[in-house]
Amino acid sequence: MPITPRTLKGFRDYLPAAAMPREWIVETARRVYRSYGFRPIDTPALEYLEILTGKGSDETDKQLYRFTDHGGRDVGLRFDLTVPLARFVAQHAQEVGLPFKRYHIASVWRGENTQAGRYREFMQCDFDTVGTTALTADIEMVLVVNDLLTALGISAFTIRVNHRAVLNGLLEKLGLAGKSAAVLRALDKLGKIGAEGVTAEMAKTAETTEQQNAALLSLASLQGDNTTILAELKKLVAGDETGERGVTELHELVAATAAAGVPAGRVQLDPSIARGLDYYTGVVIETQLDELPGIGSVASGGRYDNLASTFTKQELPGVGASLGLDRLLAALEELGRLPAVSTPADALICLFDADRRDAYLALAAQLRAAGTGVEVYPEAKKLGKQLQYADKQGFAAAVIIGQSEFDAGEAQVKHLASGESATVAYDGRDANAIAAEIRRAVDAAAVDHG
RNA sequence: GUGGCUGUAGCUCAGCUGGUUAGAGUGCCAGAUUGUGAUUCUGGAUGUCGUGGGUUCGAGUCCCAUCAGCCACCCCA
Repeated sequence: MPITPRTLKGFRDYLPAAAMPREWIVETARRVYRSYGFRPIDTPALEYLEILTGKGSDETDKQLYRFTDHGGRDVGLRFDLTVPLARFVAQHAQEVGLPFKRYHIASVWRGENTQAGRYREFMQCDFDTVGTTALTADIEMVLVVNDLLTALGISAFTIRVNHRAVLNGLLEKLGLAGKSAAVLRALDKLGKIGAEGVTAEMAKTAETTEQQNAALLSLASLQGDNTTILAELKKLVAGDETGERGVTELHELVAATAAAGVPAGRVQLDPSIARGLDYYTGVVIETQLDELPGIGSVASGGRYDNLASTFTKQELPGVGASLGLDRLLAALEELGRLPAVSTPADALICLFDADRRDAYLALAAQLRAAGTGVEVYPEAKKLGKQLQYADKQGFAAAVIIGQSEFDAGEAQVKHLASGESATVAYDGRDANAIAAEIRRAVDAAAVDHG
């Protein structure tokens, strides 16, 4: 009796058509991160349970995949890349040096309930700068997000920025400093449940008074251009040192990103952005696609004061963000913005004559050396079958060389999209003419796909 | 974790109040003088009706459980 092939809830297979755009995004993220000097690291998927639970809330504890390994150790699968980073830095700060800029693209696991775009195994693309409190790093975080989405071919997006110090400053003034987590979590839902919903939740979870609610909502509902919001924020937190510091930093960040060339309007102050996570202490950002606001933030992050307090006495402040790969992928697909890639190679070399196999493989080597990815059909099936395969796999071109071509010292390059064939010279050694013709087919196909 | 909706050929779905050998489109396979695909024509195969129990003379159709997907809450990427 065969075993039914199936996958666990929240875990997925990626077929080539899905894996290719995914890799494209990952490669783009990698390229952008590296262009800022972020360095790659990797850490084990499995950690000692105490590493993962040390800092986590009850919520993350519940979502944790945990078990006892064969040696009787309590272990768990990482549920984000931040905790492993904290452990990593506490363990290796001496070796890597500070400030430490790293990126980490890897899978994480959370045993929570699934939904569209929410899985139990998903990939995070984090980048962080650890070991400095300088606002430069916060500014850079915004620049990286801007560059990354731009590199992915997206132009209509808004990076919403807020500052925890501004929120905390107001909370201090209102005497709610001890209830910040509950209040912020409620405020974060403003866009979703509205002012009344937020009021109700705050009253319930943080026992806020009417005056407190009114003050908090007046802050979170602030709208307008950055200059207007900064002026209003300044008034609201006046007299509170924490809040004033936050406003100053927001002011500097807005100016700096503009100076660095981020288009006007793309960085938008939004006092309602709180981010539910407790550990944020400074700048927080969320990134919204203007054409698809409903999908939520596709890149989020912020500043934290002390990354690794559970692992070391050394204070390790930092700032970083994470790209929501799966969410972004879903969004790009919905917007029809995914590049139409279906095979990583550009052309298929038809294996016309089984006796000439080595000649075809030699041609493939020559084309690869010329920078053209090619696949050689493995067996001498009917030409029609081979072309059918080439078409189905989405190759831009098929290279056909049979007896008559070999005799004439030429090759046929068929453009699969148009059906037209070009005959180019090929003496068995110099494949540059073929490579050039394949390139033409690839370019033509790219134009077709917009 | 709580509540709701859904689950029929590879894919998208039809199958009225339970009744004989479960259908369509698309895809797939084969062929239309054996060196040219995707369009056309002809022919063909395909389903333990998610899985396991139960009710019934009889269940794709009703009940329960389970697995998986979707939606809301929660939380977040």
